[in-house]
Amino acid sequence: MRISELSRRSGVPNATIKYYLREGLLPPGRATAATQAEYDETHLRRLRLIRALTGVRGLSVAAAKQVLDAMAEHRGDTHELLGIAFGIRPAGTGAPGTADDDRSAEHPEAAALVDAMGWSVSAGNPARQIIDRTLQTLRSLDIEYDWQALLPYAELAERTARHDLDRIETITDPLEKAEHAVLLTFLLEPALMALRRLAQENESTARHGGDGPASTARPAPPEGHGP
Amino acid sequence: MRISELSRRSGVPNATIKYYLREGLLPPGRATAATQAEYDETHLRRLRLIRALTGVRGLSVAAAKQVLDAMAEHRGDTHELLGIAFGIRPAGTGAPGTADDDRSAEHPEAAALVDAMGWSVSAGNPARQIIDRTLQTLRSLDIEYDWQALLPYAELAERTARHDLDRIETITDPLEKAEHAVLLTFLLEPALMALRRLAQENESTARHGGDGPASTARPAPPEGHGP
DNA sequence: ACGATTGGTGAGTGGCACTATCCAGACTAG
DNA sequence: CTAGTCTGGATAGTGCCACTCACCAATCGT
Repeated sequence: MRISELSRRSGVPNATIKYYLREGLLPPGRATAATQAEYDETHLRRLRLIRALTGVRGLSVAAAKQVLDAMAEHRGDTHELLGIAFGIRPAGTGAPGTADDDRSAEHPEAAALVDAMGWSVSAGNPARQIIDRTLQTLRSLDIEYDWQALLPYAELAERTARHDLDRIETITDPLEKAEHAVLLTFLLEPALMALRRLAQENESTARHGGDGPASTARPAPPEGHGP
Repeated sequence: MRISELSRRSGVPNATIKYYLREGLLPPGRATAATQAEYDETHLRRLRLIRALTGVRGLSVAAAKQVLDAMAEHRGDTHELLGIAFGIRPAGTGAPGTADDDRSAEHPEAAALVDAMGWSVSAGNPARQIIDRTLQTLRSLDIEYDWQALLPYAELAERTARHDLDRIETITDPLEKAEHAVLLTFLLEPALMALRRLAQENESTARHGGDGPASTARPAPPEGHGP
């Protein structure tokens, strides 16, 4: 398969494929001549993976590369692969001014939460930082919130994780298993948040507004900033 | 309070505050003279809100403006406010090439899920689109996944939403209530995903790897693309 | 033989979130 | 009253990202 067919079959423009090749997201094709290379189904699949991670999930191209590289390098090692994948941060997350990149910084609230839940997680997991920073931010906005308020959510997260792992364990092939683990972890995130919003609207309607919800009569559809 | 004090107290650079003023994220101060204006605590608070939404949550400046505007316009109308806020999409979410902006497009899988859960949510809720697109993407990657696989998550989302609403209902002042509703919905999202990851690592360790988790011995801390 | 296509490269584009510079007017210390 | 600093407002510039375009010699299809 040559580049044009790859483009046609994936829906990704020719020039963009070349860009991904340059950035190392897509491995080069098997060169058959000085100006000719052959691509195969693995390239097509990888292209779809890239678009899924950057499109649905909103990862930056660089972050997607890291996930993909980790997947390629640690095929079959589900546990370690997930550990690596957790280290990748989505695009635009994290205040640019706040240089709090120290991995081993103390995150006391996350630690207390982890302890209270009886969880066994590494001190380096960046999720700890996210939790502490979120709590700090909420309190800076005069909202009373501490790690104990997160306990019910942690319990629900635990069940969510059990579902995740249950599903992954149905896969026997270790290579496939590792890949699915990462994809389900990452790609499901927007969907889970979407579910929460649907449930919130439902709950809000049930409790408060018996009349029609606002969303149907919304004036104009606002945009994030995308095309 | 003049602009410099606003800057000092918020930690946001002078020039950035001017930028926010230009973009309409921050309302102009009360002009006392041709080249002098007075800012107050509400400006400071709004500035903190902006940084929370763009920093912790990763919203684009334009999206943050929409949330803030909705909050200012619908103070006290929690239900409608949430409906509006749901329409805002985070930065970088959504494939740039895929022009699927039609609000009322059919999202059959989300509809089936909503139906199965017995939820009452508007057809215009953009969460529907996210769900359908996620499922389509997963299947395009040869992962068997349909709305029924999301049912357990939907149930957990329902409980999450109940926690959310429970908390919000403890607030009596309707103005404060609406604001907290939006903030907890938005700012908590990264933390909830972080909890899921912590729970996943814990569950993965418990089931699979009794040895040390990968995250502690990770070679280099990868970056999204941030600071 | 020859026009179309290919892989590769370098340069350009547009959007975003700032950041820097400038300016006339205003306040402040001496 | 003056010198120096600060202010709000405007314009232009910066850096980064994710592409996108243009070009080239080599190669392919006919």
